[in-house]
Amino acid sequence: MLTDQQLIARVKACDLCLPHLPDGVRPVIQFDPQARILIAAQAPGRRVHETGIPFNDPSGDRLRQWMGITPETFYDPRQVAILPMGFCYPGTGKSGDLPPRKECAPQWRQQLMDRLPNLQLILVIGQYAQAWHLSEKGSVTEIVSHWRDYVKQDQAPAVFPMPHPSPRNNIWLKRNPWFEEALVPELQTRIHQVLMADPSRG
DNA sequence: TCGATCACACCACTCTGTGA
DNA sequence: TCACAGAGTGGTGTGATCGA
Repeated sequence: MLTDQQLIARVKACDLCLPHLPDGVRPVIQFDPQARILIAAQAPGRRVHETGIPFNDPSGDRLRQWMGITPETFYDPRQVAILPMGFCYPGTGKSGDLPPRKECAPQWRQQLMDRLPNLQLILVIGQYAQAWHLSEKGSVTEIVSHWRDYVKQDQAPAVFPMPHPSPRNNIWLKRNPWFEEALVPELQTRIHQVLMADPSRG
């Protein structure tokens, strides 16, 4: 049985997808077993790959705005774990970034999820994360529009299906104004509750 | 300094292959 | 032949870059 540190070390040393990654391997995750909020994202972008800091881009700015938290809280692994579906930057295809590598989730995801016993909130971002976490095959719009079905008061962790916060995704947000009008305020309320309930604060 | 152009990074739709 | 899954492509607004 690996310790948490050993598992993280193995993840960070993983080169499973090396033959398929034009920019090489660089797993970018944020993980601590104490984390109460999980961000299940898609895959790192180019800038994140270069810096090694998750959501260190305009997508991250918007995500933090949606969550209503500061960068300090966002990058505190004891509060927030960040596990994309693919840990490394997959490179670009003919139209935007390639999807996360398939090898990553089966190899690592469940092992890491099993070591997050304190999770109270999961943000499931993008279609690949939604397929894995929610076992749903509908479109992002379809799944996110039923967010109330996943966010149940009496169930922990509460799950918020969300679109990707990339500025390039403004089209979706424009077409679906209910997301920022209804889901985001509820998300902020839940996050506030989770953080205020943290015994390590204060 | 301002306008034009291009790259970016997603979502959604369409096409193609495979299996029943 | 039909249904499903996966791959490929198109559409989109913003921001960065470059030239006038």
